[in-house]
Amino acid sequence: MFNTKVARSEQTRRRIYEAALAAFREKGFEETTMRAIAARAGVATGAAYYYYESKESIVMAFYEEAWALMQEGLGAAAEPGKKTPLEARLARYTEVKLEAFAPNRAVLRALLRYGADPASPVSPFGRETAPMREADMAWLAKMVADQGLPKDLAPHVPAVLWMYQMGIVMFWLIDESAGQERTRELLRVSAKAVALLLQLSKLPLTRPIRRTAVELIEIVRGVV
Amino acid sequence: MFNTKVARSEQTRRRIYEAALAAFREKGFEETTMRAIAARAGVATGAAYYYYESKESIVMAFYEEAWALMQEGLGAAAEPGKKTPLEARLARYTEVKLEAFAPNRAVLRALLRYGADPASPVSPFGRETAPMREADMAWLAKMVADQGLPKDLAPHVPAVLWMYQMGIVMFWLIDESAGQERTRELLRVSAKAVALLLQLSKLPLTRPIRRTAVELIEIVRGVV
DNA sequence: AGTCTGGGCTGAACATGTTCAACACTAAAG
DNA sequence: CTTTAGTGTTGAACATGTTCAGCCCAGACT
Repeated sequence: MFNTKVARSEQTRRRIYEAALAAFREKGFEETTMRAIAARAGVATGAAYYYYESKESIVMAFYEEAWALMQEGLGAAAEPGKKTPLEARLARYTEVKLEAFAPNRAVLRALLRYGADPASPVSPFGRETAPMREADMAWLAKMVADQGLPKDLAPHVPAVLWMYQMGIVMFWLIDESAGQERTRELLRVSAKAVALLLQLSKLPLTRPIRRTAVELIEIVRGVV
Repeated sequence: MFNTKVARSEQTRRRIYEAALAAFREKGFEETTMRAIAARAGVATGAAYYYYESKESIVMAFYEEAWALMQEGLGAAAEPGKKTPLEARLARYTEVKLEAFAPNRAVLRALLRYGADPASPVSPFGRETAPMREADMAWLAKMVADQGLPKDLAPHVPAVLWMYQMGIVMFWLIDESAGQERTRELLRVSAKAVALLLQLSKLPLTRPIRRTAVELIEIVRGVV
């Protein structure tokens, strides 16, 4: 039957995935070999490559799974009714991500390696991750939809906020303070600052500086 | 004689270095093997490891050499007499770096791989690169010494400017526009913006927002 | 039932960064 | 001149990510 075959295959894929994540958590990404992962999953080395392109792509699979699971939380954070101030929504949005990633923080650090190179398939800026990035930006657009932002800035705000929250996540990955306390602090202060800046951008007085900001954003978005 | 021995050793090191850089430029970092480098230098594979810890560390050696050679240029850019506005000094300072790196831009991209992880020996944020970072910050401190910046912000300004120029360099590394035209544009606009912000920071009116900025800077500097 | 087919899986082979025990050679000491 | 010591050099061996030619077998087809 077609079904049992697919089911069996999916079961093997899952066994490899779970074995890999467990090993990564126990020994770290670098220290875990593909042979060890395969052995732990009870398959030959090659089987891991039948299901995953590379060692990094297993981490990527976790990233995608975690990302899918957090969608509900992200939606709730982005649109919690008009009562919640923007600052709180933004902070909450980023917190949802950190909470979802937390159990495998050390594992995700592996992605940091290639994170800076947009050509890499596992870069948050790369083409392969575009769907997730765009969905993220759609949430963020919803988050600021009711803010009455100026016409020239508005189209860029989701991308800017996306970069903001990605920056926080990266900071969190390298933050070695106890319980990543520093990141929480940064999130609290920076979310307030970003929200404030967005409010200020609505004042007619700030138009000249807003023009420069938009210009900078457009240059950066043209490359990244 | 002691001298000839050292000289011969240094000659071998240099041969390996030149062979590696030439190969990197021709075929790229990833595509060049240590065996190819050694062969090109006319030595056995192991010899390369006698002189360099790893493949990346050869790139690091180039980085350090280029950095040493650009010191004069950096000093001139940082302190060109009171006539040159801060904006121009900052842009020139960063340009000096880009010009020095330019012939091996593709080679330096290899450092981007580990650039995000401060634990890596080849990270611009790591302990191994601290001397260069601090010398850089000394130039930048000199650059703004005559600007009369507010007491609370002043101690952080060199570090902020260092991050600024490092950001431009990284942007330049991933910038695929023709001749990295985008980076030039970004440098022009952003240097003006940074200089403007520093001037604005002197206005008593901006004290509250400056407090927030300082708070953010202190959190980030505590981790990075 | 026998045969065929294609996805799932195997494990040896490969490429390459890196290590290391052994060797070579130079220069100082005896 | 011989011995000694230590730097410089070798190349095989190792570890590990990745590839690949082929085997296995469930299920479709005759």
